[in-house]
Amino acid sequence: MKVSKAPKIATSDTMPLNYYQKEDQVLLAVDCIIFGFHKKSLKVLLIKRNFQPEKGKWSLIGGFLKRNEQLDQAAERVLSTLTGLNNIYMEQLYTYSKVDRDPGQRTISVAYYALINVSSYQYDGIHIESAQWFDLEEAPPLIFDHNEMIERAMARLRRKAMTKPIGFELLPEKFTMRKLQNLYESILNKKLDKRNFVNKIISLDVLIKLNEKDMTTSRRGAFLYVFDKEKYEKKVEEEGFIFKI
Amino acid sequence: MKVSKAPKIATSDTMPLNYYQKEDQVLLAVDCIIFGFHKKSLKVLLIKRNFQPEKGKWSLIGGFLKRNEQLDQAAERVLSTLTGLNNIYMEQLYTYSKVDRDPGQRTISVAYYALINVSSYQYDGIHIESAQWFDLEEAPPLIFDHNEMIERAMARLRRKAMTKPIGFELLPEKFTMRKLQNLYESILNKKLDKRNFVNKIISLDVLIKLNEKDMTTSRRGAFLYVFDKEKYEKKVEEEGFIFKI
DNA sequence: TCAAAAGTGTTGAAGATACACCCATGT
DNA sequence: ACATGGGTGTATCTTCAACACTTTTGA
Repeated sequence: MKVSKAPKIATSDTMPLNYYQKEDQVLLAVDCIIFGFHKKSLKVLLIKRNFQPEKGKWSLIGGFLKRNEQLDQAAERVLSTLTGLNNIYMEQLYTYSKVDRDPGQRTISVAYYALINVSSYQYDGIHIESAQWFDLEEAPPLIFDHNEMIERAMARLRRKAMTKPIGFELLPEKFTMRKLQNLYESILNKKLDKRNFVNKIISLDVLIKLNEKDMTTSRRGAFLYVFDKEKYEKKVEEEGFIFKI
Repeated sequence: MKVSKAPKIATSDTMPLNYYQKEDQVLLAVDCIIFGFHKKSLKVLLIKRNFQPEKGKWSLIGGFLKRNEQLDQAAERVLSTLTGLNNIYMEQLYTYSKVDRDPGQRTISVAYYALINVSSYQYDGIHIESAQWFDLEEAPPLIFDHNEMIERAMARLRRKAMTKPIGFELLPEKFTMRKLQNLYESILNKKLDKRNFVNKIISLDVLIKLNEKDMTTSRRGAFLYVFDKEKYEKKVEEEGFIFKI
């Protein structure tokens, strides 16, 4: 390593406004990894391209950033346009910029991931517009660097779900302990001990047990819970509580 | 929430190549948060703008993405141009896209953070080109959203240094236990117990103790250590070892 | 009456934390 | 001889992991 005087060019971003005119412009896209949870497994929503180029291949949903919006808005717009869903948990993931990643034109893509809670209706009904849910292990090869995006999103989801209660975004408002455990088993991709899981969750003290049972999966029925968001946030604020599973 | 058929526009990114021509283009910048460690405290390297707009204000170093490079390369170029340093640990942090973040022109900025180990020479010598090291708590107000970038970088560094041995990037090759502890105290922003720290570090078994002492900080001298990168990587590969401090 | 899922506690091991004194050396 | 930072071990507490049987009820 050596140290040298910095040439003038180092300060090019600090030039007066008109200087910017000389710089290269690029297309900025957003692509969304949409996670859902259905019947004990984590799913990702993909669409099939039915035109050239890459016709017939599967892809994440995406779109281009417009001049008057910021990336979060673009991602929400793209998601809402495809699925009709609003107020979805979304988070920026990573920006992909390989020079030839899109053979059409130099395009940089900012990946977002979204967690949505799919009702059975949505799960079956989503087939409109050649969109389809895939089990994560069974996702097909995708265009460009989209498989890489899913990999990174999955890694992020794993890490994040261990320390922040984002997992609940993937469940309906009321859920059984078993559902919650299934979800975490999907995210972590391993079996958990039922007793240890319940003990841990209960000791976190951020769930409310309802006087209501889900009778669809057993004769005996299983109690339903809801996540107590206010309680969680108060704990974080007052005691620096960290959600840790 | 409602579900509706997706309008045609949802698939705009999958159109044939010439379709892209209609989309808005933007400027893409990279900004680098450069961390260093000197005399028991974490520092960040800033430069002073000496021209309009925002003349006289402090700023991160940055530059624009060129047509034929990817973001990682742009970030390396920017860093190397200012500091003359190469082969530096860098990582993409986040992409900032508020519509008015840069009053000059619509600019999206991808922030990177870098960890460099500053020798005393570099620490004092860096004053060239109006660059200066700041203690993190004493960083001045910066242009645009640069303070926000530093906040996020700091949060990332904290998290990352707890689970990956990236902290070592901030130290010279040979270092004393005390230096390492000081570093972690800076990153975590709290005092650590000397005995517990040493016990933990030693039990990780990824340091090599040298037969060499640093005589600059005490009469007795303190043993020097080096990080054993190969051993660390072998452990990760063979036993799924996770660096955990 | 039985099949199928729900529910429930204890023990041992490992890891984290708290804590205080002697050592080596240059001045 | 003393001042300064270097170096070391143990006891307690908390957290995690392993583990199996009883309950409910519809068919």
